[in-house]
Amino acid sequence: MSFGSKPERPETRIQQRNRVAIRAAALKVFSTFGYRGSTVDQIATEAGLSKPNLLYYFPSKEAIYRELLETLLETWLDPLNEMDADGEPVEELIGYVRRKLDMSRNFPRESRLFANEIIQGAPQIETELSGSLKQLVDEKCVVIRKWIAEGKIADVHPHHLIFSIWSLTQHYADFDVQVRAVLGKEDPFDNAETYLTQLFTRLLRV
Amino acid sequence: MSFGSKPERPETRIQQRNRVAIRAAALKVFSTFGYRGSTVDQIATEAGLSKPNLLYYFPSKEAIYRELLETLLETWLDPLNEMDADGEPVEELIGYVRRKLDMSRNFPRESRLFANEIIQGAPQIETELSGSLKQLVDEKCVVIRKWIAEGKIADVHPHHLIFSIWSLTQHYADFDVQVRAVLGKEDPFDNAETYLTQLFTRLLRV
DNA sequence: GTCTATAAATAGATAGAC
DNA sequence: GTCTATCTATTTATAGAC
Repeated sequence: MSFGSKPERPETRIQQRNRVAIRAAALKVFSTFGYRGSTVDQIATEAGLSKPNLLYYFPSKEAIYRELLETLLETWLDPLNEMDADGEPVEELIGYVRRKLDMSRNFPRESRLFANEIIQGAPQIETELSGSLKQLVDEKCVVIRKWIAEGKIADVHPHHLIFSIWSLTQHYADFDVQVRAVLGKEDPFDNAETYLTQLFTRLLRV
Repeated sequence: MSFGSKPERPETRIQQRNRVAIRAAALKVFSTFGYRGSTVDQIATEAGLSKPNLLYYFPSKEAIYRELLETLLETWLDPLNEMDADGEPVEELIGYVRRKLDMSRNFPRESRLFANEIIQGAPQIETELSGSLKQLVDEKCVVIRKWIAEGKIADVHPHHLIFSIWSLTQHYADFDVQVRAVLGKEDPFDNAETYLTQLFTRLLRV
């Protein structure tokens, strides 16, 4: 069945399935070995395809990586976006901490993908860091300063407050191996939320 | 001048200089690209040597990496080792935070070397993580629990307290690019120490 | 000790059959 | 769409001259 004369055909089911499989495989491999440490062959095998077959869907290794990174960047900033200037300040900030911790729990690979990229100097997302990311953070810092001025939360450095939320929550995804090695049998996330809630409550309450 | 008949000759000045240069170059390259993303050629060039010449000093790429990692592991745990069970608890813990932050400021490459290794699953130092590292941390957690029982600091989860010190301080080294991109002109370390001191004071005081 | 040359393996990407 | 075969470049490591 042909629908119209449009030259751009819609994706077949098999194409969709393969693209999804490739993205999932690429996330797994890139998040573990970083861009340079990963090979197209690894990704193809992980996706259940041959190397040339994978390259039928994506033009190059870099293309897969870039698409993955840019697609995930939006999702990654959602939790911060959701922080509401009109909500109850301490609740809003602790809610943000919770959402970030949930991301570490449910999407550790995505976290490690970004961690690898940034530790290695962020060659692919430098622009976004000092562009859209900085802009979003700066906006939220205005809100935090307002909360401080209104006496709703303690007087802390807004940017460093946000850095501390990032580092504390992402640590459980990025350094998962270390955390689990040190904890032994205890599950990290069993007590992380309680600890972080306690920490930010004590830090922020006036 | 020959001293005795010992077959193992001491290193010449030139050998010492080259070994030092190789270690420095390897630290720079490995900390930026991770083990798999780094090449011997890069390290050799950075050290001002040819590739075969570098391999005259070290048998393989892995040998350089392993030596580097194991040598630095001790140094890396010094700040925690120095924490004194008989000192004033809040001071001791905040002192530990300060020393870790100083490491991030003065040895960011070492921090990123470990970060890369651990994010990528710690294939080379798994044993140390659940061995000597876990042991040291567990010992210090006993001390922390004692301080809590004595009412000297607030009741917090000892392991997560240590994780939070690691993540908050190392973040400034590992995610340096992101931190600077977001802060703009402001130097991260200008306010990090004040912020972290404030954070841990509020968290720990009874 | 340091170099050139090179072996051997691997990696990214393409050609062309089916 | 997927495969085999292959090209080209890169990478680890070694051989052997100087």
